[in-house]
Amino acid sequence: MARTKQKIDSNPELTEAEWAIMEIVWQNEPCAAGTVQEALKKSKDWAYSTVKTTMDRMTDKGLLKITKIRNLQLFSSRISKDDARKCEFRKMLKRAFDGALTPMMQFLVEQEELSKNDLNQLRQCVENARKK
Amino acid sequence: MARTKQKIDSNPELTEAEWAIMEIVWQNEPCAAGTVQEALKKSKDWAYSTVKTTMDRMTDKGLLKITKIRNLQLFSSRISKDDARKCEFRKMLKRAFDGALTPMMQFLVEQEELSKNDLNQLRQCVENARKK
DNA sequence: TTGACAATTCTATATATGTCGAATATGTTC
DNA sequence: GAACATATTCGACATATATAGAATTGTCAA
Repeated sequence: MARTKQKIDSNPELTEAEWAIMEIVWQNEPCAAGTVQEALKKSKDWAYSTVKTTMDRMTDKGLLKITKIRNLQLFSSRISKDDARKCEFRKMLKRAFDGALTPMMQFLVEQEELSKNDLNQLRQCVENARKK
Repeated sequence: MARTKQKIDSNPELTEAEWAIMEIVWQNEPCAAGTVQEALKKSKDWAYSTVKTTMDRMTDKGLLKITKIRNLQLFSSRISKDDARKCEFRKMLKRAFDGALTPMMQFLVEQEELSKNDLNQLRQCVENARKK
């Protein structure tokens, strides 16, 4: 299949596997598929071809791009981690909280078991933001 | 396919379609597939059989349960909205923020996803929680 | 009791994803 | 240049999801 260039997607939904791969790419780009496979050895027991196929598909989707050096393909990201994070966060917010932040916060405080430490950090975070 | 009873899953990952259906069920349970389909008319243009097939699968997965009255099946939820929310939130946190709350908050604040109003509400939330 | 109607069951297609082996091509080293 | 190590390409299969038409069955009212 041709690795046709896609337009950049600023709203990139990533699957579980794609997240795992992107993390490595963000840390090491540009990097080869073999590098990614090795880096994932402990957490994911994927064959080289599994990783490569997935990365090729990600290239098709516009998540990665390829630069060739001789017969070696080096992959780099076409989306930023911040964009991926934003997208993931928004998806969660939309699905589970009708897109509204406040209910999510309420829920967090009420339902999630926040440690004292979490709460302190949260408070600090908020205070900092308010001072801007 | 038999609608075999599944054990209750307290960590229920929902797809987009499943979220849409669950929302209606939570609001109307116990309710028939037709009711769900009609309630979703505006937002999703799904045929009755689409909704029904999906709900049957959800029953297989243990997300819904069926009570039969004569030849009418009434669906109810087997998972709470809070559990679904928690799961969705945790999934996002795990994927995008390595499971840690503080970086997520940091991100939120930095990306200016928060309005002044959001910040105020959040501060109140945190204060309340700290007083407990 | 016989239609009409509604609900259920069954079957089927398309697409995305996870998974990987085998065949092939390329580069490296003696 | 022959042998070896990598890397790439290609094709394949399984499963999950989205989607919905067709066939069947059950219920009720005339």
